[in-house]
Amino acid sequence: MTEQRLQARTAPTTETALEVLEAGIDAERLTTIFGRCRVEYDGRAASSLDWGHRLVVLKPDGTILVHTDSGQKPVNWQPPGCTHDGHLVDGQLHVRSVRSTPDEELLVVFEQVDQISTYDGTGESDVVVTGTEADLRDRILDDPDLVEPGFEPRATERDTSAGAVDIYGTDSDDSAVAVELKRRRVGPDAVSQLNRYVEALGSELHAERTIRGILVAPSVTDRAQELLDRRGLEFVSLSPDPE
Amino acid sequence: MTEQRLQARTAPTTETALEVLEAGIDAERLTTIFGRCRVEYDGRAASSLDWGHRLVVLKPDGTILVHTDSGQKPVNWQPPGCTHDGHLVDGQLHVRSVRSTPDEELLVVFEQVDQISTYDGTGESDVVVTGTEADLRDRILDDPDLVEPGFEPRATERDTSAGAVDIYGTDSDDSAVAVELKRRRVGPDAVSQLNRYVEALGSELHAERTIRGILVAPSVTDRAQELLDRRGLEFVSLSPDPE
DNA sequence: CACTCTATCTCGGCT
DNA sequence: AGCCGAGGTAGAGTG
Repeated sequence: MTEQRLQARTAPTTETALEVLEAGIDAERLTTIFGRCRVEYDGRAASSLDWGHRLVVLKPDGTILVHTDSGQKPVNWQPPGCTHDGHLVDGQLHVRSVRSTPDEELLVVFEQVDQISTYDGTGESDVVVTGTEADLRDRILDDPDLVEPGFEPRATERDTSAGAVDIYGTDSDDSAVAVELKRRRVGPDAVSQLNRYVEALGSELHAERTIRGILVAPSVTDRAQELLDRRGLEFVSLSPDPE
Repeated sequence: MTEQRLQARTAPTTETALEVLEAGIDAERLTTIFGRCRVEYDGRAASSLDWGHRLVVLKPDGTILVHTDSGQKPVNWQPPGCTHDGHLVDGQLHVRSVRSTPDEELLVVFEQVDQISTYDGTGESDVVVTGTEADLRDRILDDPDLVEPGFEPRATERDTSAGAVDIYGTDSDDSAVAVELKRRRVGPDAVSQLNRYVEALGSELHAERTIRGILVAPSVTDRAQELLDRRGLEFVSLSPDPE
């Protein structure tokens, strides 16, 4: 039998839809189903979705997505690692996706299947992203003066009891400096994060040693700035990309 | 012309694919394209994705998703509110999606289209989710003793200079209590969040008044527990769903 | 629009 | 498997 890259049936009987679905699951193909369905989910949370015309996507890695005609996020889903299977119940196509740890189950009941397609997609795909926190870190390691003149990075991801400091180093007075990096404008959470690291360093280094905390990000919100001031922490404006 | 719920072409010419795409965009239909494509993105970050066989989904609200055969998240996307359009360039189908604030652009170049389908999906869909933080809050408001005997909620989302406290109330000694709710097991970030609220209340209420902070969640990590101890904050184990 | 916070967050890295 | 933090987080709510 010839393996076509794409197999599709428009307005199939439920029996045909089930055949195509099972063949797609067996052959580890990317599968889409257009149809009128309802969805039940139970797991970390629980949800119920009433009848409607939607797009369901099944992936060979065990992902299932239920998309309506709006929103970037699927209205219901199951993450990679799930087991998919289809059944006919009262003439309706049931698509079930289950996993354990945690126990989760998603059931899609199709009243009507308008189209089912299976596709031999490309596996590995290496998307190259720039403008990340790693780019910001590399920018600083290349030119530490961007933080402040005399700053000398000593370690990245330096461990403390509160977690890893993005960049740990010293200033021109040889004081310890903890630098927390954010690729975009930050709110209070980032300040708290930096503060946890500075506190942890304070109880782990020699007590008399000064520890400075510097938040490096393109900008901060007002509330984050207040929190920086209150904590005696500093802010340096810097973006991942040289502008 | 009859409006079919589903329109599809398998192995179309690029010209036909463009026609179907433009008709789908015009008619605000959910559109899927299977084909071999590459993707360029530039906006908040930037990325490049090499050639591969993928599924592209366009929604009438301006969302576009590029899915490979693995992963729950699209490998590239554009959020709702974008403007889509298609063009033929050197015989290849280009699908472009742009928006402003922030300026972002996504370009999908198809070397080959294996199938294009447009679908009249259902608009509004009211998914009912349970097991959320709101359920946990309601559980406590129904029976405040779940936090501790004598706890009396006074306000939800009570504003402070550091943000809104999930539940603000008093204990049996009439001390102020700030309760932070989490629907699942929490790490250090939730403790810092609670701590910010407790500190803010400390500087906003009468200075001599005791302010307790209680984190309510199913469980906490070791590091979060250490942080709770260090900050003098408390933890009460409770789930959104009565088990 | 910006800010804040939740989420069945997802994802990757590390232990 | 759990913990931790990044993310083009998305999405909701509010000012």
